Formats: sequence, C-alpha cells, structure tokens
Amino acid sequence: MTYTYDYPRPAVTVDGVVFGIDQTNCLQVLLIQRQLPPYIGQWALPGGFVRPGEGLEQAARRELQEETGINGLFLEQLQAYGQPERDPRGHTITVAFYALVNLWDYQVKAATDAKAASWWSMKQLPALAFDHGIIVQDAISTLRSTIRYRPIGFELLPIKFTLTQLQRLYEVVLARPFDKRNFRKKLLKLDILIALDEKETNVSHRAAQLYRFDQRKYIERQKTGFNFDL
Amino acid sequence: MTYTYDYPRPAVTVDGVVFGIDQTNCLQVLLIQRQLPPYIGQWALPGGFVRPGEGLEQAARRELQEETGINGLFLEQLQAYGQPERDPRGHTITVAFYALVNLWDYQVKAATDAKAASWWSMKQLPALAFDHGIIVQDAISTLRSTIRYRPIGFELLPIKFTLTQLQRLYEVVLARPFDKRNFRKKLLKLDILIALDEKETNVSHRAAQLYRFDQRKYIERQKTGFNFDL
DNA sequence: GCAAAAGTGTTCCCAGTACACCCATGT
DNA sequence: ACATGGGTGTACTGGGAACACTTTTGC
Repeated sequence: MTYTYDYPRPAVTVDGVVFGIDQTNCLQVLLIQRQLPPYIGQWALPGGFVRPGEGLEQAARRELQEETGINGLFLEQLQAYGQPERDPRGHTITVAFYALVNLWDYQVKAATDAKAASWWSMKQLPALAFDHGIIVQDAISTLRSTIRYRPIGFELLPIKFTLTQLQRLYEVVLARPFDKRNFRKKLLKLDILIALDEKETNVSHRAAQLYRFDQRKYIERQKTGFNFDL
Repeated sequence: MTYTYDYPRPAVTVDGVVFGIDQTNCLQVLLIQRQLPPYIGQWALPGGFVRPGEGLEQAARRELQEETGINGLFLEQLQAYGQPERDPRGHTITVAFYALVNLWDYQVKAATDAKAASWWSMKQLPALAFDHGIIVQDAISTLRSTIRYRPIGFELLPIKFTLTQLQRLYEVVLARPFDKRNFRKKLLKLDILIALDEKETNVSHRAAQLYRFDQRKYIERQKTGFNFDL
C-alpha cells in the first residue's frame, strides 16, 4: 500500500522532551535508545510519525504512551523544527513538545520499562540523534521562563509536597539558590497553596507541613488580574 | 508528475501574522483575500505550502515575499497547528510565524500591491478562513508578552523615532496607558537609545528629539546580565 | 497669542533582599 | 544528647506609580 500526492510532502513527526526531578535533586530527561536506523543505538527523544486524522498533541501523547508507558501528564508544544537536512532519511518536520512528570510516582514504571527508555541527568546528557540536542536545550530554556510565571512546577511534584521540596524544585530548574524565608513568604502570600492536616512521617528531623496546589483558587485569582511570578 | 510514499503524510504549510502600526495608532494585521477554494473570497493569513528542501522560516519568508512583496522583516515562529479537520482539503499542518513591519516605510508598497492584500485593524477583523482567527489571537498574545522582555518593538517603528511614538506603540500593543514621565525615565535609563542630532520637522508644536535603537549596546548589556523589561 | 505636543522632578509605597536562631523528630 | 532539616521576623533599599507645570513650535 502506498500513498500518492500531486506535490511532494515532507514527513511530519512529533517528539517529546519529558522532564522529571528525582531524589538526587537533578533535572532529568527521558530518552530512548534507537532500535532502527538512522542513528541506531544512539539516544534520542521519544517520538514518531503523526498518523492520519491525528492532532499534534494527540500524536505526542500516543507516542509517549507507546514508548514510555506514561500518560496523562502536562504536555505543551515547544515549536516546530524543519531544517530540511535534519533527518538523513529526507525532509522531515518535527513538532516538539515538552512534558513534566512526577517522578515520585512514575519512577518505577520508567525504570522497569522494556523499551530501553531511561532517565538521564541534564548535567550529563549523551550525544543525541538528529537535532534532538538543540531541542532539549530549547525545552529547558522554555521551561525556565515558563515556570516563573505559570504554576507548572507542581506537575513535577507529588500531590502532597513540602515547601522545601518546592524550593528545591525551583532551585534545580532555575539553577539558582533561593532564600528559605523569602521563598516561603512569597509562595504563601500568593495564597494558592492549601496547608493539609498532615505532616511528613518517618523523617529523622522535625516533620514538615504538607501542602497541595489549589488549582481552583489559582484560576479565580487569575481572573481578578493577579500574576503568578517568581 | 506525482509523489508516492509508503505511509500517508499530512500536507505542511506556513502562515504569517504580519503586524504593523499605522498613523491612527491602531495595531494592524496584513490579510489576503483567497482567490481559490476552499474559503474562496474570504480573508486569510498569507501563507502556503512548504517546498522540498526548504526550511520553515525560509518558506515563511518566501510566501510573504510572494504574496505581499515585503521582505527582510522580523519573523519568528509562533507554533504549529495540526488539528486534522482544520483544512477541509485534508490533514494539513501549518507552522505559524509572526512578523513585525515598519508601516511608515512599507505603507505604500502594501497599499499598491495587486494581490488583494490589505491591512486590517485588530479592532475589526473580518471572519478569517481556516483556524486563522485563532492563530491571530495567539500571535497577539505572544507579541504582547514578548515585547515586554525583548526590544522587538523597534521593528514596528522607523529607524528614527520619538519617545512619544515609542510610548504610543507600547500603549497600542499592550492596550494600556503609560505615564509619560515614568515611561521616558525608564526607557532612557536602559541606555539602549541613542539621541540623534535631529528633531522632528514640520510639526505645529515643539519639535521632538529623535532617537534610534542601539542594537550593539543592547547586546553588550545583555551579556553583562541585564534584562530589558517593561 | 493660542493651540498642541515636548519635556522635566519629587514623593510615596511596596516588594525584593539579606540575614540567624530556636524547634521538633529519630537515632 | 546530638544530628538533621523545619520553621520564623525585621530592617534596608530600590524601583514602580502617582502627579502638574513650563517650553517650543507653527499658524
């Protein structure tokens, strides 16, 4: 079965830059090892061809589900990459997405996945296939600017988290330290966190208060001209 | 001549949202009237199919040149749109760009262009073909956020401009008034404007000082950790 | 001399920043 | 009792916001 058109068409793929944060407080990216040419054996972003009748985001979610077993996560478009020589097989345009995943819950899943998918620290990424190295750099740069004015950081944490975890998250992503007192003051004043009736357990130090993000209140705030800004 | 592939491929187009500001202090968008089905006779964004061996930005520049006669302008990618039903002819992915053009210089050119291209005020856009209405909304929203932290506003002005022109520009794009004294104080303190040895002429009021943007100094500033921010 | 826009300083307030000690818990 | 991270308040400073009058030019 073949498909014929009156004019030549480039191929269209989607690729996903999936970020997570592990216990070691490093920003991680999910990569898969290619089983087919070109770049066989090299590490690359999970992704694949867009199918007929499929939206771009839909295709990205499907590919991530197929290749890494994770779904239902925060996913947003980065941009399209279309340099004609970026794929040796021929003119291929890829639409890149970035995704945030809560590694506290998904950790096991990714580790036991059969498809040669694994987490790599941003600090020591391997050489990537195609132009995927550039895509990852663009993704981290977009993540850094976005996390400062939209409350997407919570996607990287479990539902219940401590203020210290939240602070570590911002420090890791923005690669910059925050003052503990000022950070807490600012976050609590935004009034979009709910203090739960729970504390950490089994820690050999004073147990920390647990919070969760109040999406509803955030949306309310936004309507009345308020800006998340860190 | 036809082109055959092993798997079905969506078509790939580029579209451009070209912004300009005219004398009436309105934000304008350049539209063309479609000469062919679908949506024949309706207004749409200038754009067209990506050709083999052509990069995305390259394609966007070519289409703008062909359809509107303007080139060499500020052009940056917005995002890709790929809902499968967005084009009645079949699955078509478009990569949208937004562009800024100095209407003081290009005004005549666009007006005399033969191809049914014309400027429309953002305040009263006609119904647009395809999902172009959404694309324009996304473009203005991106323009608004980008103009606040990157000095791209100057692309909409002639090389020599007055501070009042610059202020009007920001007021028009951000749809919000600025205080004259504070605006001038802030802009001048950034130290990226060069006061020229020239003033306005033929105005029936006190002639304003002319300035130009100092790209070189801006790049210097940036390296030494400085942020344009308005 | 009048209409129309250019140009110019000061005060107030809030948000960002810097900074150090006591508290609760497990071993 | 000690090690570990949790939790808290104050003083300073710089930038944003509000605000009104004089100057220059063409008619």
